[in-house]
Amino acid sequence: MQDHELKFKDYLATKGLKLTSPRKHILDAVFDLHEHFNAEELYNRVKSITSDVSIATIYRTIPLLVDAGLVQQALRSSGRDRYEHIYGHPKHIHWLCKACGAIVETDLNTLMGAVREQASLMGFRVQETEISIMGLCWKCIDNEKQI
Amino acid sequence: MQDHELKFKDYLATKGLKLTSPRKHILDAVFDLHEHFNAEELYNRVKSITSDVSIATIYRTIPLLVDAGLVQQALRSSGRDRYEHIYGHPKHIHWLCKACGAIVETDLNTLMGAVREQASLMGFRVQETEISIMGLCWKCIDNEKQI
DNA sequence: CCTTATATTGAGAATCAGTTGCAAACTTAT
DNA sequence: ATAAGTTTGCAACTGATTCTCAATATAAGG
Repeated sequence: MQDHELKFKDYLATKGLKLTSPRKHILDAVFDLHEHFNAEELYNRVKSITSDVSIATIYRTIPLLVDAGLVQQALRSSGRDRYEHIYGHPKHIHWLCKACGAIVETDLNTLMGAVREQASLMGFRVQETEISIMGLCWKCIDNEKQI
Repeated sequence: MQDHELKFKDYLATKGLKLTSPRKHILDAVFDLHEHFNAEELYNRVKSITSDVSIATIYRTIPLLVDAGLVQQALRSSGRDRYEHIYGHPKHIHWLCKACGAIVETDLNTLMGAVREQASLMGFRVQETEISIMGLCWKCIDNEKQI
């Protein structure tokens, strides 16, 4: 059994829930998708493997995955909620270039210390972080200079 | 004319659009609201001043304000898109409690140093930052213990 | 002050992501 | 095998957001 499957099963057990076949398929699809995804994209991915799962179950399973700490909500886009899997992934920062739309991800370690410090001052228990920096990437800054 | 009104007018001009009375009222309401707001809350605020504006216009105007750099999308909550005005505001962090939905804002200064350092390494020019931490606030941690 | 071309609006209809009720099917423990 | 509880697909539903459209307003040029 894969690592994340085990973690999901453990989580479900604590809630008296079961790791059923649809849930297993959804979980696998989530970890096949390496980009951010929305409910429909996830559904299509699952469908390409099995016809065993309905879109309602997708919507019902996503919150479980989030609560289990396997998936986190990402920035909403074009009117749809988006997610990304995070288990085994170091936290990261999204650098979004407003000119060319490129998204680069970098490590979050340097910032996490400061985040945790402030959290403990506030008595806040951190579950997820979402850090997005918007601006111009070096490529687009170069282009700008040439104009 | 207020600073942000001028900025909005300039933006509209570049798009061949006009600063009409409904748009002016919406803009004013946005800068009256000091908290995050969703479309309906903004509508109610505008209505308390004038009956001159419909909800459709609210929905049409928000993307203009975002594109003009006066408003930015905040964390979605209970199925509704949320926004906040940003013009002239210091950057901040959002702490969102997943249990009770409370949103607290704190200063970003401590983290900005680290962000800027990494940005300069990458040659990235920072324009906006959106830092959201999700988890449990002290109140809900307390409640949890009592159960 | 007219005319014309264009932008804007409110009202309500339409859409669409996401949620929910329900009855059948499954799981697990006894 | 049975009982108690969980899960699922389906279809109906909900409610936020978007769209359509006819009427109104605006700005520019005569």
